[in-house]
Amino acid sequence: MDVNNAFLSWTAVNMLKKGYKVDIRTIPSIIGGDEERRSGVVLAKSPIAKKFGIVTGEPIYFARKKCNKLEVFPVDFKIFNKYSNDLYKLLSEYTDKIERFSIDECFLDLTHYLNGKKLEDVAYEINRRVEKELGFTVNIGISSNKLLAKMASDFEKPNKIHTLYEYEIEDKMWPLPVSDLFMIGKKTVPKLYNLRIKTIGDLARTDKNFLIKKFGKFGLMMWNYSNGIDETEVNEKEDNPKSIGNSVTLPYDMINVDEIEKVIIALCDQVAYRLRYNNLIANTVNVQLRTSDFKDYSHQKQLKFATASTKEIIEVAKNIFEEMYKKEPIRLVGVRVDNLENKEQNQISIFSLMEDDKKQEKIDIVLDKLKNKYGYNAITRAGKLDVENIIKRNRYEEK
DNA sequence: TCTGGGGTCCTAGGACCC
DNA sequence: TCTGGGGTCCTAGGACCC
Repeated sequence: MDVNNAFLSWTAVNMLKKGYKVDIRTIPSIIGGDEERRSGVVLAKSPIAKKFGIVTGEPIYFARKKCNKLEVFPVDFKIFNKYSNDLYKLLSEYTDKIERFSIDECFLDLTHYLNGKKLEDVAYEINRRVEKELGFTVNIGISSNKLLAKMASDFEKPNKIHTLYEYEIEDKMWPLPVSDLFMIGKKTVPKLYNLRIKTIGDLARTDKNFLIKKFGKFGLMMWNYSNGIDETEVNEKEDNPKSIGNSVTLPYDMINVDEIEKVIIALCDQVAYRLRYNNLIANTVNVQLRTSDFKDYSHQKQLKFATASTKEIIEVAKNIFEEMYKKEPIRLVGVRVDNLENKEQNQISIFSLMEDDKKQEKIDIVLDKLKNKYGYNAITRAGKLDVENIIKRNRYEEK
């Protein structure tokens, strides 16, 4: 199940509920980032905006050139999370085996949950109920595995239900351009075109071992997907995250080390907070930089002991930054922690805490309590105040 | 012209070990 | 002087997804 134009639909529903007279789904409109903060890209578009050739991911600036009556509405993840949760709750009535694949997509395994009903009828019921009770539309794809169901959900939109059973692969999936296949992105398409592979069918009929030789594991995956093969289960348990990161495009290119480090501190603050919120500790810290000419590079460091301490993560991140920084104008800064483990399962590092670390941990705990109770931005460090306008509104605020 | 931010997974090369 | 084969772990970068 996939929400149609999720961010735009959810914004529309929310605005209507607040008394706004126009349904922004019926006009040329988009959900976009903040152009003043240089994060102005299209995140979702209305069907009419799409007719003007506007595509997700392109700069709003371009989008406006394509349609001068375009209306732009801001991103609000607080709203998106709310509708995503409402939807998940409704879908959970139909099966325990449900996987949240993204903020607007779920896989439902109905194998043992049909209670004598027909699969298509259940899909129809879900579709109707979501529209009636939540106010937005969804596409539903039906099949025997996740890959095929997902491909089916991407067929004609909006508000449609499609099947893609194995016997339908040849008719419904093989004629599609190879770029429509899940996991075939813009770098792979030209490589396949050079091999005269233009449709999903072309890919499916290509020799499997040739693809493996050419593309390795990825080649096997492509071949499997093009033939509708996917053995993965619907994963109903919420996995721990494998990494936690925070990055920000700066309002102007920065070159001053002190200035950039202030941003890094703010990023670490949030990353460490989220680590502790999830009861995790990290073994690796990673710093990412993007230069003004859009070159990305990153450096990482393994820690001696896993940690969730704000102070420790800041220290490591600063070291990494100073080591890698080549005194060039920086557009984006990011901090990410990796190799995460559960705090409880790692007693060693807790016993190995030095007195100073214990003090630091207490500070983190007190700050977390304040943030949990009064919002992430309820308390902040003095050095952060002057870069506050740099850091985006924090999506954890509602907690 | 202007180009987000959150992630996952894979690969190649180098260091180091026996 | 010229030189193995196996393995693990770490790092940097890149592809893809929504």
